[in-house]
Amino acid sequence: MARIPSFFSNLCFRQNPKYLPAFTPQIRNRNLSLDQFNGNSEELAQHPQNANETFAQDRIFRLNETSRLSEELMQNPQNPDEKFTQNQISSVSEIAKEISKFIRTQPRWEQTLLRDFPTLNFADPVVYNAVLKQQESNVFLSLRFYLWLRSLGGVSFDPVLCNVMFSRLVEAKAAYAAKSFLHDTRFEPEPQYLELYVRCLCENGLIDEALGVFERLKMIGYYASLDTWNLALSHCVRTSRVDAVWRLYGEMMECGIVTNVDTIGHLIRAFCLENNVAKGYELLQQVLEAGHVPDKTVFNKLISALWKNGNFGTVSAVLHNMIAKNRPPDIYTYQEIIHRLCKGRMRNEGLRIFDELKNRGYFPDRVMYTTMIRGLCRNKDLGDARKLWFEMIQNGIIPNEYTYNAFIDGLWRSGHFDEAEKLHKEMVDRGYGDTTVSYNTMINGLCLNGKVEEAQALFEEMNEKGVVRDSITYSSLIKGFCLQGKITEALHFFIELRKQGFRPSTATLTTLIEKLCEAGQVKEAETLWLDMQKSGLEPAFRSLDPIISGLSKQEQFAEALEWLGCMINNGVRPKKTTLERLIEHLSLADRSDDALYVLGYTLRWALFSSKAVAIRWWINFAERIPIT
DNA sequence: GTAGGGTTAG
Repeated sequence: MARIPSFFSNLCFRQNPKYLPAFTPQIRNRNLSLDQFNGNSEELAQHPQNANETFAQDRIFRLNETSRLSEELMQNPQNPDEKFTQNQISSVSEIAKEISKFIRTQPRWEQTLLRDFPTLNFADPVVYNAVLKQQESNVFLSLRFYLWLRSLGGVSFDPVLCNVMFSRLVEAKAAYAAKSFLHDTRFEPEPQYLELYVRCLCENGLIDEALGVFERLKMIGYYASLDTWNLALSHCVRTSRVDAVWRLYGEMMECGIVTNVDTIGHLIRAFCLENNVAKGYELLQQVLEAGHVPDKTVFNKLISALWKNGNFGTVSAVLHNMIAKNRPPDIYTYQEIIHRLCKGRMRNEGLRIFDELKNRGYFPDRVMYTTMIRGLCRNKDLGDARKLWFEMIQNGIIPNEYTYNAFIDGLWRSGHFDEAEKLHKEMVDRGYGDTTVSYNTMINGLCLNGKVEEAQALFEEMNEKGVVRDSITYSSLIKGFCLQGKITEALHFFIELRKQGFRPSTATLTTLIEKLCEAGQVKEAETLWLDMQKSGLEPAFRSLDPIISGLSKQEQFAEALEWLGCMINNGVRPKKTTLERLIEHLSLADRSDDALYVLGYTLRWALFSSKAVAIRWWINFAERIPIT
């Protein structure tokens, strides 16, 4: 049996392998003669059990006609079209329509097509071209038909047809299918289709493949249009592939492509992505001086990057540039500014700008309201958050998943259980309840408020509803159980988190270690710390504080001092209380040498930071040290 | 003519 290309079988037969086409011996003899055809038709006439006899007869007549046309065509391959009258061509297209309808409506057409059209020569280019033409609206069906023909074996496809098939795939933006098609057929597409292929690959995020095709185009000496280069650059930027941006730009230069302001815009964005904001800003100045103004997105990204770097002065300069160059800041610009202000504890400033915008006649959209509500919630300013919530609804903006979660999170953080639960119910009713984030928000909120059992119930519900749990789901529960002092349960969920292949956050580890030490399970805490380090998770040296304190309490001084050394050697200062406790226990246990050693370190550090503090501690500790 | 922007832990 002819091999069916794997991706094709995946495409069509994944659900039911029995759909694989079965080939009858008849198929191998593809060029059926008219005699055979007539024989079949007679047979059909003699056995009228066919449910739709008239239809069958009619079809047989038309098949007969097409087959004859095909044969004529085979005999005159030089210029087939001229041999056909308009009438004959319309017959071919009619039979193609017939077949098209058949393969559209019969899911298992591969199995029955040859049986139902026994005398048709599918290998005839006129026939298959006509059928493929009928499939224009359904590129996958067309591909399926094409591959079915190939699977019959012996059918040779001309590059023209391959190009047609390939161009349809790339026009339908079916990047993966086009890629497999190219791999399977190994034909050399025409450069203009390769250019379309590049675009299609980029749009599907297959940047590396696109780079490969650019390479191929370069080898055959074909230059893609500036538009295509820019499109590729834009997708590289969107997918944060800065390396690809520079590679592409290098090739553009090599090919002598004349760039435009869009190209420069992408480069500025690339500079922002690699946190080389100064360079990005410099490039903006250059392009502005040359009299070109990039897209607003470029300005917005630059503002965002500058803000991240704390270059507020330059942010202001860019805003002024925007106004001067007739690209006034838009809703995205202001949203970015408010977002940054709210993130960076300048929430009052954020609210001021938000109000100012409204006063100047801007209508904040849902994203802006969400951002502001979230900022206010994080500021524990629930009154203003609630005010905005109702204002937004009054303005006709219906809260979505983001808005609900932001506000519900705020309600939980301020301990407004009832309102949080009520709003959550409303959100569920609106169909926003079944997402990981909405579950996480609720689980985290319940945990923060000591309702860890209810949180666990939601955790189970996620499984029932098929909502994916992520590391945040587990982290929230672990923290919840730790807050309740339920270390066994916390450890259970920690093990689950690891089993699922998630990396616990430093904070989760710190909490767990702290709680283990508090419960007197210092050994377990040590093991956990070491295990995490072994698996490359870099637990915080800060979380050694509770371990040292715990060991001091248990009078395991050698280990406590060893951990202390580890902390100091890694440049992390132990907490005051850790040192105090260690010195205290050391002196109580008559280990004055060690106590003095730790004290010496404490003082050296204390002197370094503040003389007054050092003296106070010296007096404090000196009193407790027994002089022998 | 269009897209771009915002959620949960720490």
